[in-house]
Amino acid sequence: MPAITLPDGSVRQFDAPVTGTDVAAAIGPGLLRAALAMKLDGKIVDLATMIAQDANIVFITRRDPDALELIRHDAAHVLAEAVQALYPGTQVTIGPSIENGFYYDFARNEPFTPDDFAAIESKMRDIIGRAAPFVRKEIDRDEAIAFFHAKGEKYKAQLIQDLPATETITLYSQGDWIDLCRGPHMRTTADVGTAFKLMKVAGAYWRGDHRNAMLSRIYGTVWRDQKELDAHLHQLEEAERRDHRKIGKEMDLFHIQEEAVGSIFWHPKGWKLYRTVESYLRRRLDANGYQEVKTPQLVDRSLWEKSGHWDNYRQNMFIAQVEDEDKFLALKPMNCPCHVQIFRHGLRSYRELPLRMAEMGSCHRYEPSGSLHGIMRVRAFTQDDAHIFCTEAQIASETARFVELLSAVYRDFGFPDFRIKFSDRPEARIGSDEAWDQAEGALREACAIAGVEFELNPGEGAFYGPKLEFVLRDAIGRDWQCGTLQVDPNLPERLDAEYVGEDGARHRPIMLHRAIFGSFERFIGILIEQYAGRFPLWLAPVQAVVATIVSDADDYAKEVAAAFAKAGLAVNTDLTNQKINAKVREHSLALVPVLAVVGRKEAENRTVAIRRLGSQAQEVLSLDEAVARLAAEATPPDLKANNTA
RNA sequence: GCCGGCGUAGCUCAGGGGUAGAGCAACUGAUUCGUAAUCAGUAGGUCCACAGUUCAAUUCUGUGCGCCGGCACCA
Repeated sequence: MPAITLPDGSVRQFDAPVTGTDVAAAIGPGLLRAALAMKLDGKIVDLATMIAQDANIVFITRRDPDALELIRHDAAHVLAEAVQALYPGTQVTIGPSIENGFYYDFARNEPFTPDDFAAIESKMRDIIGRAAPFVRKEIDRDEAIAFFHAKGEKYKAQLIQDLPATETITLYSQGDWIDLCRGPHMRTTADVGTAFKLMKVAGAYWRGDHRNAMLSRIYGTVWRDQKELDAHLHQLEEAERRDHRKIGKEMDLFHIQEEAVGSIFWHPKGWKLYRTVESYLRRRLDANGYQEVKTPQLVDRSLWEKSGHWDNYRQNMFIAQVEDEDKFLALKPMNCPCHVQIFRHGLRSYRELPLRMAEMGSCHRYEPSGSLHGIMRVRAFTQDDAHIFCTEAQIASETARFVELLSAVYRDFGFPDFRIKFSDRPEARIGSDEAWDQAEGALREACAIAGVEFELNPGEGAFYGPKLEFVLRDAIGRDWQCGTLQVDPNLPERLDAEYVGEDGARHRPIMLHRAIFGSFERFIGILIEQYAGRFPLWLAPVQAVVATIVSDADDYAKEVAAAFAKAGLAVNTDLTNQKINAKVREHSLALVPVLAVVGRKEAENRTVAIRRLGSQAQEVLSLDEAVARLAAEATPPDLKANNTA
């Protein structure tokens, strides 16, 4: 005799077991029409689920954000049915909901192409229009395996075979089409709605393992209504517009060419941006008690053998052999072993700890060709690396100090929001469980003391220690993992780093590996996309252009440019024989933040007409005033008087 | 690395078995103009590379390289 408690606290009594549909109907026809599924004691289930006991129910309607997941999952089923109807012989595998949509992986000899989408989408609309109810059925395991084998669905049979013996096997049908599925689902295929679109085809490994067969994946996006779909498509266009590879070309910041795959040719403007970012960070590090070092690019194999990289990481290292010498050198893929060499050079005292050793460390890694992406993922990159040699007791204060520094840096670059992930021990790791307990405990405690909140990222730690990952969110809501803080009790041991403690005995330091940007290349790529090339004045590689209206103003324009340059601004002149309209257009398209226009009037009055990128307004200022204002605005945030961080 | 798509002028792109096309940019000349394109002219190509088919290949086929979208990878 179930008593059903609703979100408003009211209780409904039923004298026999009921389904969610019955409860909704009892409440009212409006709810009955709107309910797609329900949360039964917190768990989302089908409306058709029979309730025999007292329970809490929350109905999920289309307005509920939880509906998205259901819509996406159901859309995947509809996609699978459509594909099998159109392309007989295609096997189904899995099709989950994902962020923004869904996909389905098919096994088929012929790959799909986007040209197939129109037919598939149209078939999906048919299936949705048919409004076939989703019907759940529990089935015996062996029977299920036999069933899918008989249908020629080897992958599904395999999936069931690998399910734990205790798992209840359930099938869902939608009309004649049946799939293995855990559920839950909405009422009928019609609940998927029409706000969907197939997006792309891709290859994907069966079960995500590169040793397995390659399947054909079709991605789709689906939303609760057309408005949401349009907004999503617009956001994708926006991301494309901001693509750093496109803007990098348009602004002439850098290029990459075949002869140096994965390495960047920085052009003058791009390098100017790089140097601005680097100078900023260097000042921050100097002010935070770091000592900057520079270590070799090419290091003999023997050091990599000691550090363990030769055995574990050689596939990813560029190795150089000298012709007349029987030696192998490797381009460093990371800086840590080199920093330990500096630490080991001479006897260290506990009084020197924490010792914060920083390097703009140029590293090379042979990344898989398919992973390269513009300047975001390259083979030659520069880490804003540092290693903090400290005692275990200092982990907490160093963590707090680092998080504070990182927050200030992210804020200055326009990323006030970031989250922290705590990644603990992975499957493949070195070191004893006790050592891991200790390292994880220390980092956890450090977070507690520093007041740092994190989400757990289980099993994602480095092989040598747990880590914090700092994920920032950009202007259009995308997340980027940049910063990291890793606790490493292992490398000091391997490379025999030690210090003399207060007790006169030798001790192993802990090493904290930490980075704020991750790599300059990647972070600059993120900056380009964050600002879509419209950098704040302090970052802009060309901060101002002085453009003339008539050639009579040429001399004055040069004087203005010289005054800007003297104030530290990156300024160009445009004395070409073009109309001012053309000049405005040209420099606007080049995303120059400040256009200083001078004609006869300005030359006579010793003024400049300032026009800002993105605005049509002009502001006429005296030359001195313009210089003072622009110079103040172009001051990097850490050098501004009111910056207390 | 794997699956699929793509590779034509500096850029964005069209074309197509018979000696290569546009716009923008560049260059030359004219124009001196008040806030998003002044006009005219000139020049610009190993159609990614190599092999094959063909009387003939930039076009078709194969291989390689690179790029793009995913997957896998990112200790």
